[in-house]
Amino acid sequence: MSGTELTERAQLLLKNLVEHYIRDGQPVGSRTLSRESSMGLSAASIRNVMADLEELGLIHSPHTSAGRVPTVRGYRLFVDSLLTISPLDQNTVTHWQQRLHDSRDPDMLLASASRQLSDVTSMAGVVMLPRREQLSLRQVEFLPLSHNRVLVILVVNEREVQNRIIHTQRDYSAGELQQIANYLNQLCAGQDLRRVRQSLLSELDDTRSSMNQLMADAISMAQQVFNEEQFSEDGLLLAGQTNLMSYEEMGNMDKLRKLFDAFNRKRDILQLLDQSLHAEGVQIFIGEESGYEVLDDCSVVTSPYKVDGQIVGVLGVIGPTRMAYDRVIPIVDVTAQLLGASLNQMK
Amino acid sequence: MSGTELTERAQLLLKNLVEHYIRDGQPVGSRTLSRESSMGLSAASIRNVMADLEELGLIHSPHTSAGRVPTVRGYRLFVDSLLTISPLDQNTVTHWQQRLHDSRDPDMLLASASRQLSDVTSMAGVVMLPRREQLSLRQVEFLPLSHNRVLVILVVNEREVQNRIIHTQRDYSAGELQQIANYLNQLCAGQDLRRVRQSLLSELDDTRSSMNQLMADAISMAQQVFNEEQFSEDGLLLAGQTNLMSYEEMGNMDKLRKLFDAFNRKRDILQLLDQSLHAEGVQIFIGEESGYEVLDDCSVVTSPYKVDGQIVGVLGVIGPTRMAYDRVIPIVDVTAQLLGASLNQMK
DNA sequence: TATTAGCACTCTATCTTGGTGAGTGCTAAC
DNA sequence: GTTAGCACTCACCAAGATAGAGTGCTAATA
Repeated sequence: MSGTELTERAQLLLKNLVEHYIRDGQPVGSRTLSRESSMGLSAASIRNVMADLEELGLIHSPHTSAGRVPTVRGYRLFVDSLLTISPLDQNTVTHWQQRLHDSRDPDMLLASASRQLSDVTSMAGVVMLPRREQLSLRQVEFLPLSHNRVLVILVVNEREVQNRIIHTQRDYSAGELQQIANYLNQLCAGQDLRRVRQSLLSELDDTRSSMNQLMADAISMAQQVFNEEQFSEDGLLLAGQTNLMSYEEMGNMDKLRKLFDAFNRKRDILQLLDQSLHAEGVQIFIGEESGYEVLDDCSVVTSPYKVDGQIVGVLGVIGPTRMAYDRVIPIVDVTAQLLGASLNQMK
Repeated sequence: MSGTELTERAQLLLKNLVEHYIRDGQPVGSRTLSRESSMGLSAASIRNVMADLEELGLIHSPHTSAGRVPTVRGYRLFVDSLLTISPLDQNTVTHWQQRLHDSRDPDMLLASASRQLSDVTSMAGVVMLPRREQLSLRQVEFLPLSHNRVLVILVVNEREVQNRIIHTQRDYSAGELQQIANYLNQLCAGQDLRRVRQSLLSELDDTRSSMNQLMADAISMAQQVFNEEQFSEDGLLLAGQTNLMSYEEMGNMDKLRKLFDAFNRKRDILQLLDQSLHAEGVQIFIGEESGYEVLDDCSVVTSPYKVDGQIVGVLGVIGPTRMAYDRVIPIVDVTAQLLGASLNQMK
């Protein structure tokens, strides 16, 4: 063993060991590996190599006589340079495509994708919703409510609807609100949300000088409506969380609870996915790599998905560190592509 | 022991036993009860009474020498006629009221109620949304989309908005849709959904003879929109499910998973709550009584809540059979009242 | 007659013990 | 460089042994 370089043989051995461990979930001993790895090495030789791997922190023994288990670094090396990806059966892929394509609207489509990820992998599926910034405003409607409150209905991106209630200085009549809506629609329709905010700002200067009170009111209402924060609401779809309960490595109720709490909070998960938002292709976070304590025993496999060649969101899968990466990676990969394609067609 | 009648003393004993068990979670022995129950009876006498209670199926021994545990029937008797309800501290009640009242809109209010139930009881909180039937239609808007699809926006009950996409025979212009909307608003605005459907039916006859194609289209669209099924979507708010993971009685991962799956499906839970929809006051389902296998180890405490003196929904709490009924019952009770009051004020 | 003390008994939980098997590191032989 | 051999370690399991909690029954008691 010379320095930090890894011989061909050591790599092959690690590969075998990790594959074996992923299959069985049991620490892998030298004997088993000698018998079942078809490397034509005796158990003793394998033990020597294992000692090297252990010294490099790639594998580790739970206790003195228990075989070896990959460490996070071991998984990392495995995933980065040893993994052989199993190709996907074309039939199943078209079947998935079909299923996604049955969705009526984008919301349902995203939910389907999430569910499908979880169904196919038997882990938790996760889809970050398309960034709101990329959505273009189609129409605004105002409806008067009692007590200085106005219901605002926003139609974005052809078919998504959001609504919120804003509080105004005084009551407005239906007619006034209609005027305001017309004005704003004329001003902003068809623009994406970033441009909408810009338009509002520049328009503010113009109206301020023209002294048209109603228009000024309109601007201030719109600013309330398009306020950055409100658009950054959860925006995360989860499915199949309960799948995770079937893995023994999730047997610790305390950790499991913390994990589920994180799922409900969504914030941490969302932040993690955010990191993949500007990555090209599949990304993998193994165990502690994610930086979130609740995910210490999990791996997360993500991929961004595109609309119009532009990355708009991220999807992925969360499961135990010991997962079949060779299967999961292509699944996440093609699901991202299929989702992007379907979203494109729906536009 | 005479027949199925229970002596005063036996009842008192059962009460003590259940209270004790609820506190400690350990099977209660005659010795402990003699020491700590202040009934002034020796262990031996208590054993005699216990034998009677066991024969009546009110308590039961997990094994020969393990003390007694209440059966479902035992809990039932306890809850029905032995329970002494701890009164609620007025301060905390007003505090809860405050918290609920901070909600901006009804959706948020209902979510708060659910969360509050779970926070206060450390169990799962559940709120069935107000029945859609009770909501009155305020306004309908149509927006044309591409490909024979129309986006429908429904404003009900002053501030709730629903939207759906319907598929039409042909494309309609914005003007046509405006006409249709005006017509429907005139016809239906202010009515509750049941009446809306009636109006549509009777109007159908009138227009059929008048041969106005656009109005006929309007009716058929509206029937698509007000189609019964679509309104009966999930309509259930859950909170604090993960609280349940902290009880040892939920240690069985398999059962726990089934329970969480039921939470996600929502259907079973909703059906159960439905049973309380026409009950007056707090209702309790202990263990198997609910009739749903996943809830075998749980008890469900529910109460309907009212708007305008009219029951519109049900809320409650789901937790282990061994829960502090004396505390939970008043909590569910007043939360229902507070929620009703807040909803009333928001109308 | 109702209550209670006493006693033999039962059953679980826990600890100990020893055996087994899987796996290891090291060394010497190939 | 590879491998067979060997002593050693450690988790796992089953089989007693023990202690503690609780029971049912009976006979004595108030």
